[in-house]
Amino acid sequence: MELFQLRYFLKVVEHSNFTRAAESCSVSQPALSQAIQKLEDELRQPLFERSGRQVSLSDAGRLLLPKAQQIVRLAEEARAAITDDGKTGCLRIAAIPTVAPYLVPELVQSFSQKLPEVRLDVQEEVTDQALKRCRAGDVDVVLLALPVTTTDLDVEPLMEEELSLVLPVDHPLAQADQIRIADLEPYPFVLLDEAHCLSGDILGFCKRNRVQPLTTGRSNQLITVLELVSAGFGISLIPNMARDFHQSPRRVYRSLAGDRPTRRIAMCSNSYRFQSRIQKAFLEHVRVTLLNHPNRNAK
Amino acid sequence: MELFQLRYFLKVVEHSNFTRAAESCSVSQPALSQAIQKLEDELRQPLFERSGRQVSLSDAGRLLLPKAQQIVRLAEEARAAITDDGKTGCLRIAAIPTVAPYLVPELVQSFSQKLPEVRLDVQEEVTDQALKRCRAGDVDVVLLALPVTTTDLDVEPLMEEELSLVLPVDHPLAQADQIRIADLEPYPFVLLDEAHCLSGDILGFCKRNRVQPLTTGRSNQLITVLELVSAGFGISLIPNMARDFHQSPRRVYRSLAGDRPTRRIAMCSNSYRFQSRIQKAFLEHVRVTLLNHPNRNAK
DNA sequence: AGATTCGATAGGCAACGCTTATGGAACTGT
DNA sequence: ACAGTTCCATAAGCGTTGCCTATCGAATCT
Repeated sequence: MELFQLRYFLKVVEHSNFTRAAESCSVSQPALSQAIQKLEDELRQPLFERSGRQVSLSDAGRLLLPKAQQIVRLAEEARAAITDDGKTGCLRIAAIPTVAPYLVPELVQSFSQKLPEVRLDVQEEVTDQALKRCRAGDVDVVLLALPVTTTDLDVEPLMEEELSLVLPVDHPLAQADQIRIADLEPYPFVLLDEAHCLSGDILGFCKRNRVQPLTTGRSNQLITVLELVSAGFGISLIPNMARDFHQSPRRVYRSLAGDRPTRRIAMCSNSYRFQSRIQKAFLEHVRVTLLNHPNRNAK
Repeated sequence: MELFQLRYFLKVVEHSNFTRAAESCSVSQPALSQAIQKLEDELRQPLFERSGRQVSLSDAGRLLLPKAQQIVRLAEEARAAITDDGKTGCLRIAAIPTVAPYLVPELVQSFSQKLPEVRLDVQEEVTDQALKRCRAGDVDVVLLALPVTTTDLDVEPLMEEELSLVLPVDHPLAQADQIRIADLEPYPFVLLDEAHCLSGDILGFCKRNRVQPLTTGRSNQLITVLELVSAGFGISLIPNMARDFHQSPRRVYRSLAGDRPTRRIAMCSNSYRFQSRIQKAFLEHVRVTLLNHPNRNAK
């Protein structure tokens, strides 16, 4: 029994699929199959039941699973604790797409100046994916928008920012004195795909204000939303941090009067796992940076 | 980082010596050195401080030690738990030399009849060695004589047996009506080496009875003691289970009158470690067998 | 039924762990 | 003080084994 076999085993359990487990381990599928087979030979019992295309844990596999998790995790932690000099190493950051381009580059850049030898891996993922990876230990820190419902991760709210209304420059409301959410009911909205929490935030805000918005378009990127708005295709609400990045004479941004829509940005990390000094330094760096962020309403 | 490296690491820590660690791992010394080096490369720090011939743990090594112990142990337990079918496997038994030849063959034989597929490894070791190996998990069950001072092992007393006086057939006391311990004071004793607890038992018994025995010879084996006694070289006290095995017309065995010397046989196992069904079966087998042992005075 | 997915198998290659032989430094003993 | 011993590191060759690509065959999907 060797650690790499247990690592492979865990990935197969995770994916219920040899092929994808192999990908995830960065080895070919036969290599992984062989490793599992050797492990099964050594234990003299199958770890998985291969019925057709279905892969599920056998009794022996179920017995091994918690032990393997513990072993692999301990090994990771041991290495992390020993190699942790606070200066060199790797930090894996995930951020949701509506946050990543507006916050992460600045954070990464300024952090790199402090600790230039740290390798930073940044990846953009929607909330669910990012949290999953954080739980699995594939990612150290996640930047996202609240709410998140998770008990096994540390969630630290960082700032609250307004969502501004964006209108084509020639929109009837563009010059209005005050715009209230109720005034928007006649106008169709352009939103992000459902996978993005921002769409949910916006629809939630509307619902709370008894407004039933029409949705006329969905896209993957905020910039597309904005350009669709500019083209007169609809209106939208977008985070202020994005507004500052996407100025254009073809559209105008307005704060709503009355109850303003906001979203809360938070930082997530796995406090059950070993946290390197680098990770702690980054968490603190995010805190102090976002405390002074221009769009920070409140904590 | 792989399990075999951690296993090697632990052996080096245990022996503070690469060469002996390598022996203990059944690999050549360079192979072990190389494995440790690779581990050190991966962790980017030395695990040992090699100052001259001295090998001691470095800071990083000290950090790794508890984790490595835990990891390797968990892995062993996982394998043991999974492969444990209650019928096949291996059981490692240690017994002290003054018990081994008289109890173990019978126990092993009868146990093998019950569970013929179990491979039994028997080794003879003095108390300290045996307990050390039991603690280290190199041995599953130890048969020995009390007292033992250990907190981290399970000690189960099994039987108490008398030590009989052995005299050359022509000894002045051979025909005495009663022999008391005090009567022995003039006669020199032949004893086992100090490493054997039996010598201590005998000397302790003498001391408790205010008798100061002379020691005239020391040997490694009970049979040598007996033959020396037969040759008129001295007298001795030997366990009854041995007496029954070594009858000879050249010597006589006598029970002492008054306070009889005894020793207590016990069984030791490591209850902090995973115990296989085979091990539990063996423990129970020993219990029921020795309950009916002819030399069993009391529990 | 054809297409697709997915795990197992086969064969070749490269890496790596193991071995023996040897080197060199630090103690040990006379 | 000097030979002997102990002990870890290094070197070089070998064999295992883990990994790869290619392919097969079975199960599922369309």
